[in-house]
Amino acid sequence: MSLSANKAKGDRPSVWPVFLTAHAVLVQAVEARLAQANLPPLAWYDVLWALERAGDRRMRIAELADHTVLSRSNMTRLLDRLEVAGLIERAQASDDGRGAFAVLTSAGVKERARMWPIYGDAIAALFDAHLTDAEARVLDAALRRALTAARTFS
Amino acid sequence: MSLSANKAKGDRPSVWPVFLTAHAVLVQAVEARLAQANLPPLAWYDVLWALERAGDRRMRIAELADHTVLSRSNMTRLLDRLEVAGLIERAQASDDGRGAFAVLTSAGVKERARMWPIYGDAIAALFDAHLTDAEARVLDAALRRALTAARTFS
DNA sequence: TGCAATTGATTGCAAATGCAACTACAATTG
DNA sequence: CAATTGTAGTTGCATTTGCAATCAATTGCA
Repeated sequence: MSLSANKAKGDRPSVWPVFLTAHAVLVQAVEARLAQANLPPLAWYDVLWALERAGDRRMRIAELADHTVLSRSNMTRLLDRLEVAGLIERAQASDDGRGAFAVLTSAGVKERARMWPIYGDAIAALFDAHLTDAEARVLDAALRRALTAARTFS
Repeated sequence: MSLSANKAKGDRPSVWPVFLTAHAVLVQAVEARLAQANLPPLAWYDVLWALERAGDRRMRIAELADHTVLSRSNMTRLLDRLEVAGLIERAQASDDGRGAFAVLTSAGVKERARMWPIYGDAIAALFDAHLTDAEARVLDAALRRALTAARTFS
C-alpha cells in the first residue's frame, strides 16, 4: 500500500519527485552563482527582462505579476526594492486612475546586462548542457502542455 | 544582442524559462488543492513520507534536510511545527550526543495517509496526465542528469 | 591527555512571503 | 446619474525563510 505514494495513478513511477528536487537544486545552484558574483536574485532578473522586452520598457504591474507568477502584493514589494535600487520607476497610467506602470530605468538595463553573463552561463552549465536537442524539445513540449492545463484549471 | 537572454549558449532556445514557470504554476496548483482540503502544505508531506520510508520511521535531521533540499535551520523549524502538530517527535541519538532523530508518530502516519489521495490525484491530474510514457522516461533521465551534475558542483 | 578545529542542531534577527483588509478609482445597472 | 459591484494596487500582520552566531559535543592531532 505505501508503494502508492511512489506511483502515478496510472502506475508508472511518477517523475514528479525528480521534477521537484531538480528544480530546488538547480535554482539553489543558480542563486548561489548570482550571489557569489554580488548580483541580485533571480526574481529581479525576471522582472528586468520582462520590462526590457516590453516595447516601451514599461508594464502594468498586474501584468508583470502574472508574467512572473508572483502574487500582486509580492510584486508590489519586489518593485519597491527594485525602485529603491534605482532599477525601475513607477508611473501613473494615463488611461486608468488606479493603474501604475513599472518602468525600467537605464540603470535597470545595465544591471540586467551585468547579470546575464553569470545567469546565462549558469543555465547553460547546470541545465542546458545536460540535455540533447531532442530531449530539450520533448521537455519543452511536455512542460508547456502541463502548464497550460494547470492554468486552465485555476 | 538582447536576444541572447532567450538563447542557450549553444544557441537553441533554452527550456529553462518554461521549466521555471511550469514549476511555479504546478506547485501553486497542488498547494491550492491541499489547502482546499484543509491539509498541510507539500513540505510536510515530504518529511512525513521520507520518515515513513525509513526503516524505523526515524531519520537524522541533517539527513532529512538534505533529502528534502531544505536548509538545516529551516528543517529545525519545520520539525518544530510538525512536533507541535503531533506528527513527529524528536529523539536523542545514542551514538552522538549532539545528534537528534526525527521520529514519525502514528498520528504522522495517519496524516500522510490522509494527504496522499489529494496529493496523488493532483500530481496525476496536473502533471502525469500530460506526459506519455516515453516523455516521462526522457524527462526523468534528463532531469536526473542535470540534478546530479548540479550537485557535484556544489 | 589537552586544545584547536569541526560538526549537529538550534536560535536571533532581518528579510521575504501570503492572506485578508483597505483605498482609490472604474464600470455596471436600475 | 446614484448606488452597487468590481478592479488595481498597496498595506498590516502573522508566518516562513535565510544567514550568521551560538551551544554542545566530537574529532584530530601535537
